[in-house]
Amino acid sequence: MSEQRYDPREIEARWQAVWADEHTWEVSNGSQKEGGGMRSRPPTTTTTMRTPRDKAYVLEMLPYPSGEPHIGHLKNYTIGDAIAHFKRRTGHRVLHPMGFDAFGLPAENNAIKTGVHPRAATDESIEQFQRAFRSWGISIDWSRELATHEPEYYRWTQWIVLQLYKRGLAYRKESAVNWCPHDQTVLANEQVIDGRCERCGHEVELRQLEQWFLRITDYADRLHDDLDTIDWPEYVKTMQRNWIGRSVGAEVTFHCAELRIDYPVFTTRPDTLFGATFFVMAPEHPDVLRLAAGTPGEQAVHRYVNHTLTESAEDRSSTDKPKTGVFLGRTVTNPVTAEEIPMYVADYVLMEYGTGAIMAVPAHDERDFAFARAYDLPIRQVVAPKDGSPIPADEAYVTKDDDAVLVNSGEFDGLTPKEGLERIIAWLDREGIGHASVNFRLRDWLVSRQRYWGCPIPIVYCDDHGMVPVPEDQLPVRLPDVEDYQPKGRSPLATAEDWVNTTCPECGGPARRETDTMDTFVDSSWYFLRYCDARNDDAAWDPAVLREWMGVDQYIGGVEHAILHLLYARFFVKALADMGLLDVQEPFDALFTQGMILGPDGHKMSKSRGNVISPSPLIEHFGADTVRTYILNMGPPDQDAAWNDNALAGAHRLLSRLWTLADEIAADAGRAGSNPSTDSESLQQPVDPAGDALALVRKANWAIDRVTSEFVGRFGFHNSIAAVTELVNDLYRYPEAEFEARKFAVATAASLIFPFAPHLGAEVFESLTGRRVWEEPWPAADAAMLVAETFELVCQVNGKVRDRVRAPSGAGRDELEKLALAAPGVMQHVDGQDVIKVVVVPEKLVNVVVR
RNA sequence: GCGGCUGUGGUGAAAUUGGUAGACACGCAGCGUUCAGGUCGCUGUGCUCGCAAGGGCGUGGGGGUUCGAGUCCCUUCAGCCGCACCA
Repeated sequence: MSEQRYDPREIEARWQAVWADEHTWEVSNGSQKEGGGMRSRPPTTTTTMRTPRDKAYVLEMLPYPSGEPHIGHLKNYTIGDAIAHFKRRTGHRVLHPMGFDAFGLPAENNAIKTGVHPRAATDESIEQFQRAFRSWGISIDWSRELATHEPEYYRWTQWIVLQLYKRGLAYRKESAVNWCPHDQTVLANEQVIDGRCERCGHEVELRQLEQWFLRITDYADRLHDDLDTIDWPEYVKTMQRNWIGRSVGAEVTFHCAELRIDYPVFTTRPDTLFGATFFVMAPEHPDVLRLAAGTPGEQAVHRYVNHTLTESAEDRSSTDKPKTGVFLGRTVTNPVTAEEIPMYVADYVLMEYGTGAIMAVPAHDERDFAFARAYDLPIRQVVAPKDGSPIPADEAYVTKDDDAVLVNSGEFDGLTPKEGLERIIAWLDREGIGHASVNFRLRDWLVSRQRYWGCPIPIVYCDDHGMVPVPEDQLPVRLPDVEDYQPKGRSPLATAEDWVNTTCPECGGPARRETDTMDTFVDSSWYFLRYCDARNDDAAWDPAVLREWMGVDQYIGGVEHAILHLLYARFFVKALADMGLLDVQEPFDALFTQGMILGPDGHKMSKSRGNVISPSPLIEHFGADTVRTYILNMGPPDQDAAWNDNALAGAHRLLSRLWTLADEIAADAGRAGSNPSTDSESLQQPVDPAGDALALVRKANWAIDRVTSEFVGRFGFHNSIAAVTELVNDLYRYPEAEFEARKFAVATAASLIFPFAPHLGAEVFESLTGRRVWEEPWPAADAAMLVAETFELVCQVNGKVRDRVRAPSGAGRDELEKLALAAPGVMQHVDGQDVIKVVVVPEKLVNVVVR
């Protein structure tokens, strides 16, 4: 037994230095742009260089640099790194870059508290992240590093926004927007959770403000439909579909004869039009007060509207709240029945969806039913079960099924709801009072923020020329320094007078700069494009280079971005594709969402709970390989899992045992006079092994098969590690096996563990073969070694296992049946009963059915 | 309420197409090594009856299909996540 011990500190430092010095993980932009200032590896043989290889773009969501990285980052990058290594060793040119999402509120809030410039705090944090990533051994192409707060980056963020502006996809508009009184800024719809700011938790207010929007709604249909083309977790797609909220139906015009005004409404149930017995408008509808003017109920309408507008979004949107509303004193005409139906204002109708007004069909809509009950309005049934059974009296009958038919609907009686819907839409079309229509819940993306630490919006305002985009050759509009970051309801940039006052690009006259900055989600909506051509100073990217790398083959990140970032990035890609700037329709072909690491107590880690596990002391003590291996061994990586120090020690034990095996083999080789570290032959499987050696070689091939299947499958790396563990356990079980077989098995274990524990994998593989494991092709299982000459035949009687016997592989059905019937356990349980049937599954089992 | 997902030992979990339930790890118990151990190695470990050999029961509950069900179907319960007056 050797006196040496596994010393991750020394091993990891050595390999990290090799990878940094040799720029091992850097990849060039291939044929399109040779060189181009890119550091590239010294040319090897030209023949291999010319061989075209498939590309693989493996990407983890870029981190927001705040303080030190946490354990969740380590998990994210460990998963991505394993995939990147596997792709490299299976013949791909792998793009695996890293950058930083550097603008954002936390750095700015910190600046308000401490006076430290957000740039200083951010840059310091970025350095900590860079150090951490190197100490974790993540195989990153650092030559493409970017940070969104650098002018070299945000210059192009501004350029993209100007392209959107040119095409009418970026616009400025006054509207009721979400305002967070704590963060003193507006928020996108996506950033409001249950009426509260997703950052600070304060209740948001609605304010009428002029703001910048991106026209994401133009892409609602494509964002919805193209989800079918990408390999994402189903639940993420569902969340996006729900958020986009596509509803198919019709727009129907209701006419108010008294005031001669048309009111279109959106409905998903035009088939129930004959049952529309009243009409409801949202309190914010601009015509509400005008309609009520001069009616007896005018004062009541005023009171109701004022009351609703002061109510918080949270209170108003509670579903179990009783329905309230007020009669507007007017009527509209139901276009199919020609009846005059009363108009109401009620807060259950939302101004921001559809047209802000609805036709109410109380018999077949729960909300309308509740309202009709409360205000004693007529309820007319227009859909009935086909079999003539009555509908429930105390709830709305909501069905579109084929076992129902329209009633009380004139010429449409007897049709199913589906047929009725089509026929009524056709009729509305002919009459010119309606048409088929699709509605979306998705709103345009509000991107302006009244905050300092963000990308300036490249627009100036001129008295004569109005809104003028900054010419592209004057980009970037640099973020100026300011004295006071404190938000005061307008952007802190407004205080930078020298910066704000500028000249109009059109006329040279005095003009003022836009002082709002952009939502940081704009920055991160295109960073994956910039990685492809990160050092390009002439353009955001060369489309030819994008053609080479996009789309991202595997994206890895947290679920928290299921809607925001992932939807915005998809929108950007589609808009840029429409401009001819890139060729793909989707940014991320496959998505993997990792689960959270919970504290040892099973709760989400938080300072207040005191259950935070910090990576750096663990790395210090156990080494990066151990922590990485443990994190992947915790369970399926898409699942949440609680931290467990004992299990971490278990991962360390595995690596330590593997290292010890390699150390022993090196010692054995020394005794035998062959020095393995100068043997630079590729790893060879021993020829015709027997006995223990054969068992080891078989196990090694089984492990290859098992580990590989997880990479092409569901990324269940805990199973991969379990397979390597079994191989290592067997090496301890057969200590007397022939030297070549042991060496092969240990080197295979090292090769297979490399994507998870790269330093140890490289160390052990090199000590046994003299070769660099990352330059070796991924091992292929020898099919001949995956089957043994005999197998354990499971013998069942009536489905219960009664015996197991050895049977030769490839044995025929008759032979297996004979073996099973002769097995003592089977004979005992058959015991004279009639054998009705014998089921034989070759290579597996025999089931004897008796009565 | 609607939509999605998940229920397997003391714990995290595994189980190609329906074919040996519990691989691997943690924990626990025992043995050995060690001056010592938060070390290393080995053995055992679903529950239950039994000294043992050997039975019986077991994948949230109930039912079904099948020679055979953790896996498929129906039903029910529990938990997690998302959406939540979206017409």
